[in-house]
This record gives sequence, C-alpha cells and structure tokens, in this order.
Amino acid sequence: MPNSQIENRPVRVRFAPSPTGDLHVGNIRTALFDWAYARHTGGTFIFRIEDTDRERVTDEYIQAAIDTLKWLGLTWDEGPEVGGAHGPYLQSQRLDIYAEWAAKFLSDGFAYHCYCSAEELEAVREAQRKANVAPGYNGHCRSLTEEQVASFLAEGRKPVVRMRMPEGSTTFTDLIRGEVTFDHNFVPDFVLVRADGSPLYTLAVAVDDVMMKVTHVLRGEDLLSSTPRQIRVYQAMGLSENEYPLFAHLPFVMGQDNAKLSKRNGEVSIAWYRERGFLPEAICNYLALLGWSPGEDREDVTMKELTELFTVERVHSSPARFDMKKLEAINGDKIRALTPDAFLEKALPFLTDAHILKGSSDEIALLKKALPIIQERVATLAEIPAMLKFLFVEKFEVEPDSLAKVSDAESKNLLKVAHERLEKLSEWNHAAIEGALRSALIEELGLKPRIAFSAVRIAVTGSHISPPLFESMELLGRESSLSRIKGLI
RNA sequence: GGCCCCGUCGUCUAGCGGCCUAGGACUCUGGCUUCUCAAGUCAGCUACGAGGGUUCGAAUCCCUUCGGGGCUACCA
Repeated sequence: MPNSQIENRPVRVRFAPSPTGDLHVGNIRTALFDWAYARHTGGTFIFRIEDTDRERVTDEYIQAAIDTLKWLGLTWDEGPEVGGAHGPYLQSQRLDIYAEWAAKFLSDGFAYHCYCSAEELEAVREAQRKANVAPGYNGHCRSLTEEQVASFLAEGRKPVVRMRMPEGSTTFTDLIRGEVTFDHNFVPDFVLVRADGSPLYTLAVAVDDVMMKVTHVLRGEDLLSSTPRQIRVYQAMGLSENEYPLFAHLPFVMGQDNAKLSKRNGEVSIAWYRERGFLPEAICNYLALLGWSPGEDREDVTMKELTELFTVERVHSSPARFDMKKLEAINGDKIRALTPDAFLEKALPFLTDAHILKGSSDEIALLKKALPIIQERVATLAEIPAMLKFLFVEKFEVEPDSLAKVSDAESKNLLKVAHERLEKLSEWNHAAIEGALRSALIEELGLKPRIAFSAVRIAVTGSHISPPLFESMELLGRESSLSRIKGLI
C-alpha cells in the first residue's frame, strides 16, 4: 500500500483559497468539507492564504475570506489570526522558503532556467495548435550551453525556473475517483518561479503542503490535472511515495446552465447570501448536500452532526447544480428551528439596517412579542422588515394595490361597523378582537370571513398580506388600530 | 484538437447484483386546513443517456457510443 505512512499520521487538512474576490459558493463547499473532515477525524484544520499572485489577491479579499469563514463557524486550528507551529500561513510571507527550494531544485537538476519570452512561447503554442499536437513547453531551454546562456543574458533576458518533467507517467489514488494516471507527454515542463523571482502556485502549494505536514488534500476538481505537477515537486523535495498527502478532488458546484457557478448564472458570493438573510447553518447544511449525503434519506443536519457523519467515502464524483429554491427551503426550516432569543438576535440587525426601528427598549419589547407570529412565515431574515413594518412606522400608508380593494362603499361600511364595535371593546387582546369582529361582520353582516377580514387587514397593516390579523391588532394597540380603520372610512 | 473527470426524477440525492413495479428532499400540480401569507398535512407528475455484453438475475460489473465539464498560463 503506497500511502500507509500518511494514513498513520494525525490528520491535517487545509483549506487554501486564493482570494481574488469574495469567497463563493464553490470555495465554501470545499472549506466546509475540509473542515468537516478535520473535525470528523479529530485532526487539524489549517487555513492558508494562497496569495502568490499579488496582482489579483488583495488584502481586502483576504480579510473578507477570514470574516466569511468565521461567520460560517468554520473555525481553524492553524492559520491567519491564530497562528500555529508551521506558519506563516500567508504565502506572500513565505517567499524565502520557496526561493530556497527553487534554488535546490536548480542545483539538483530537477529544474532549469528557461529564457524563452512570452512571445516565443505563444508562437510555439500556436504552431502546436495548428499541427494538432498536445500543446505545452517544447523543452527548448532544457539543455542550453554556457554560450547560449551568456548570449541570452547579454540580451537582457531574465529567466524563469522551469520544472523538468521526466519521461513516463504519474499515477495516484484519488480518494473519490480511484486511480488516476497522467502520461507525462501531456504534462509539460512547468514554471515554478517567475522571471521576477516570485513563486507560482505550482511551487508554493506543494512546498507548503509538505512543510505544513498536510495529510489530506480535499480540493476542487479543477486541480485534478495539476496533481502530477504537484507530485513532481514532492519528488524533487525528496519525498517517497508513501509520504505524499492523500488527494480527494471534490466535484464542482455548478450554476443552472451547467457551467461552473459564476456571477452570470447565479449569485455566488457568500457575502451576498449573508445580506439576503440566510443563516450560516442553512448555507452549510445545503452546501453539505451538494456532492455529499449522509444517506438514510436524511437531509437535515446541524454543524455538529455534519462533523460526526462526514466521510470522504460518501462524497460524490459527479458535479452538482446549485438550487436557490432548496437553499431557501432549508433556510426557512432553520429559521423556524431558532429559539425566540436567537431569532431576535438574528432579526434585529435586519430591522435596524432597514431603518424600521432604532433599537429602543420599547421597540425591542414590542418586537419580542411580534417575532413569534412571523417566525414560521419567513424563508429569509431579509423578509422580516417588510412584514413588521406596520408595527413601527411613524407615517402609516396603505399600499396602492391594497387600497384599491377597500375603496368601494361596501368596504367602507364594513370598516365603519368594525370600528364602532371595536371602539366599545373593554379589553384589547386578540381573542376579544376576533370575537367582536366575527360577531359584527360575519354573523351580523353575513360576510365571508376572508372578505371581511381582508378589508380590516388592509386598513390596519396596509397590505392584503400580513401576519395573523387579530394578533397584529393586539400588538399594534387600540389607538393605532382604530385610527387606521377610521382613516379609510 | 489532446489529456483527464463525470452521467439515477426538472434539481440535490438513496442505491454499491436479487430487498427496485427505483426510496427521500426541493420545485411544480391538485386536495385538506384556514382571517391573508406562510406553516402543517394528503395525493399526483417525473429518472437509471443510448447500444452491446457478463450473469439465473444489472441502476448496480465490462466495452462502445453519445452527452456534459475541467485542464491545456510567467492564474489558482
């Protein structure tokens, strides 16, 4: 068994995004699986930032990635902010390490200087495309003479460091896909270090995984074909086959149109979902179901259960489509499962951000009473302000569409009767309100409940859709309820 | 084009040779409940891409084919 040594070591898993933008659904699904696997095995979860491409990675995106992971509850044992024995965990702070390894590869003959210009390489690729052969570096600089090197240097050329792929092939066992083989004819010599001396992903990822003692690499399927290159760097570092990390390439999360999820085919930024009122546990629960399942017709899992149930064996090899409807359904379930206090805590920022309330103790007291009647009515937290607006607004207005439904004489008469009866009520609570309206409108006027109550609902809440009417009126209070009804007579 | 990966209801999935006239969830449709909207509840629609094998028996194993995706950078 090739991987026996690794399997006996304590599990160390890393999530290593390259934050060139906000973390998206696919990144987070990977992070979630990395985290769940580390927790399931009692191993270590490492968070590493792959920022070797500083043209595209910014400090803002790095901070956003840190915040997003924290918000989701995917806590890491080693990484930014918490440190660890194998840091630093930003690749931009490990440049000297990569430089040392690159120098060693050069002196050991695993790598060589390549003086080809971007234009020359492009010309080669163009020719290869035309000739219909596998594109890739042609080995031009593999064995230059001293004179040739001197001549290039005299021209002012700056070389890159290129890895020499030997003849043969690379075979490795992917935990999800089984044995995968790449013929080196299709794995050209690749660049480790840019002409300006900065490292590339291909160098940094392998060096870091080895030095951080990573035992399991769970990452996106798009990196599958770069694995032979990564393995070649391990070999150059002196690792034997049973010391390589184990690989598991996770299937893609795709958009509606079967392409990798992107801005074009769906909202991908986790920050967007947060603003839209999705709960972290709902996002994680849903994402866990994309490419993995606990089996036994089970779908509802808490974060804790996820860590208990998650195994790589149950991860799919086929890609999954992201379905917003299902996310919303799960989010609704999770919202309903919230305790009153938790629901209040989650709801409050959405109310204040929407300027529905400022946060006074009177408002909070009213909100506490109102939240129970809407908890099972929202799929996202963002729906809450519109639903409770009528309780807190200073200038009350009826929606134009709804107003039209109560402008006829019949409605006005109905509201007048309702007002008269409600006015005489000695106690203002939902049971008394319901009793009064039922006897006045249903029994005495002979109206259908949905017709009668709809008019009152519009008058009091300003919309034909609202939380339960009688409870709403109790919360709104006698004075406001009566004056709003009067306003439409 | 080449290399690699993938293929069960519209979507996510269960299934790892007989328990499958293929189960669950979301969506959709219809019913019940009902003061609206939800929630709840009942029912319905709908799938093993195709073609060959192997086998007493295949969604499950093999081959071919078709389809989808990824990679093919001095991105990751």
